[in-house]
Amino acid sequence: MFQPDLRSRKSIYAQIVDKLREEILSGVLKPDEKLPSVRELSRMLTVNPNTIQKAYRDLERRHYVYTASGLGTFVEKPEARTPDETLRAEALELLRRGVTELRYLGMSGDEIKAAVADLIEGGIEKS
Amino acid sequence: MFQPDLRSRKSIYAQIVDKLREEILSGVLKPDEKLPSVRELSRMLTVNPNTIQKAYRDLERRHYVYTASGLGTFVEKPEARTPDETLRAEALELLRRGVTELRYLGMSGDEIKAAVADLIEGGIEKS
Amino acid sequence: MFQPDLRSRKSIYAQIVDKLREEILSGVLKPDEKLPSVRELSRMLTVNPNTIQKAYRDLERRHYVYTASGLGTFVEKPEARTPDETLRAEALELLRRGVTELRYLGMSGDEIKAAVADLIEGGIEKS
Amino acid sequence: MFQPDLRSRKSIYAQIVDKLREEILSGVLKPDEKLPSVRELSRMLTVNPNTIQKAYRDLERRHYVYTASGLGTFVEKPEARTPDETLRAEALELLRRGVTELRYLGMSGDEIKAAVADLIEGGIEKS
DNA sequence: GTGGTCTAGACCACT
DNA sequence: GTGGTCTAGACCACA
Repeated sequence: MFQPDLRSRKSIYAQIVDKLREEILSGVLKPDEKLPSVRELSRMLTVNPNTIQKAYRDLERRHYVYTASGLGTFVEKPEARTPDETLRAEALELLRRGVTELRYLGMSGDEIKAAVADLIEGGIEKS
Repeated sequence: MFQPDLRSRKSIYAQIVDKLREEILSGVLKPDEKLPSVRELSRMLTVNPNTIQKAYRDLERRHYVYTASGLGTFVEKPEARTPDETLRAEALELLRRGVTELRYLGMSGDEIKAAVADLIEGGIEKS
Repeated sequence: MFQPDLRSRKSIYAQIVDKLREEILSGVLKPDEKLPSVRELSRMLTVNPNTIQKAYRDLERRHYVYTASGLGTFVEKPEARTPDETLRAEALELLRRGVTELRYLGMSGDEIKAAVADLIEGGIEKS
Repeated sequence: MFQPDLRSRKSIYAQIVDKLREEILSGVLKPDEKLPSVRELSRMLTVNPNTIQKAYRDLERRHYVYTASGLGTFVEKPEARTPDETLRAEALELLRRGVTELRYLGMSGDEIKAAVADLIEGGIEKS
């Protein structure tokens, strides 16, 4: 069961967005599947409804989900999703910062490559 | 001439931290070289001294610079970096987030490895 | 009611850090308990909010509290403390300085050991 | 050869005071022995003469040394030294803070005692 | 001159 | 409401 981390510097709504995005992209949530209602998810995560609302709106804006008034929020079809070049650039930036930091901390190029290989082979744990 | 972007979502002090970090890692700023004083850089960037100080303190925490009160702020010698598990964990976390993000955006493990290899080879030869 | 001493050589934020540290260690403040908000404590102590925030940030760095932006600042759970070599080294350094100082002031090894034993037994039973 | 640590949060003059105080108390410097002149020590430590001056003045104020105008600065006789109850209290405070920090970091009372014993038996290295 | 601390405000994003 | 960031001052100890 997913629980947003209050200690994280990432805002709660962003954590929820990322979590749902992952589940959609990885196929855990299928197209046209219904997401929990705002209130429901609010209770499940013990998070303010406004925060859930904001997360859903963000996902809608990026075409990961669509909202049918009075019915709920549903997973969008993959075709509708915007390519999100921004996200890719941001992810590469994370990678770049991580690599330079580790080099600065004295880790060799090979060690870093090994660490990355571990991350890739180990699959994706923890969101 | 570097100028922080006030419109950026990245905070000014973070921009300054990143800029100086790059210059230290790339060798533009050499060990024991004096950084501009807080007030001086404040004038150069037309940014409040407190903001500069915040940036310097952050760099100090990560052992990029050291501070001699009354004398100035200086680039730390690479040898002086003690292995710092906290910082290593932070850097690995960046890597982890970048890798999982890229995977979810559809990049293959091999493509990610290649990207990392690029960063390592193309990047800073000797930190 | 705690009031920072403006005349003290110890800075205000350091006094606040020490005061809150004592209360957390002694159990007056319990894990996950909410600390006063920055503004609230600022009013209570008639101290500038920035000064309070500086204190809170210092406590956060040492894992005494955690911060949930928009929610408040909370006492960290003891279990959440990851072993932090940097902090351990800092604490051992305090010990070392105290011991050498006392030796030079003429205190014998056994007297110092007794003083430490007192601190341990008399002090906080369970952190 | 003693070298003040610019990275230290302790001011340079205070480091010099402490070093000389140690050497006087431990008998490395004997009563009536001449200390290096301000200029000489300034060159030896590559430190601003004003800083040395300030250190000597501080030692004089506390009767660790005396100044003979035109002749130099000399080690005071032990009887003249003030008992310095303040210093003892400060040292005990360092001990107290170190112990509470280490307890908070999860070290047991016995481990702390062992660490202190090590410090005592190991003699005094590093100022 | 240098950094360190502090006050008195302000605006922002998030809950 | 919350914390996070920033500006525009000020005073201090230290080199």
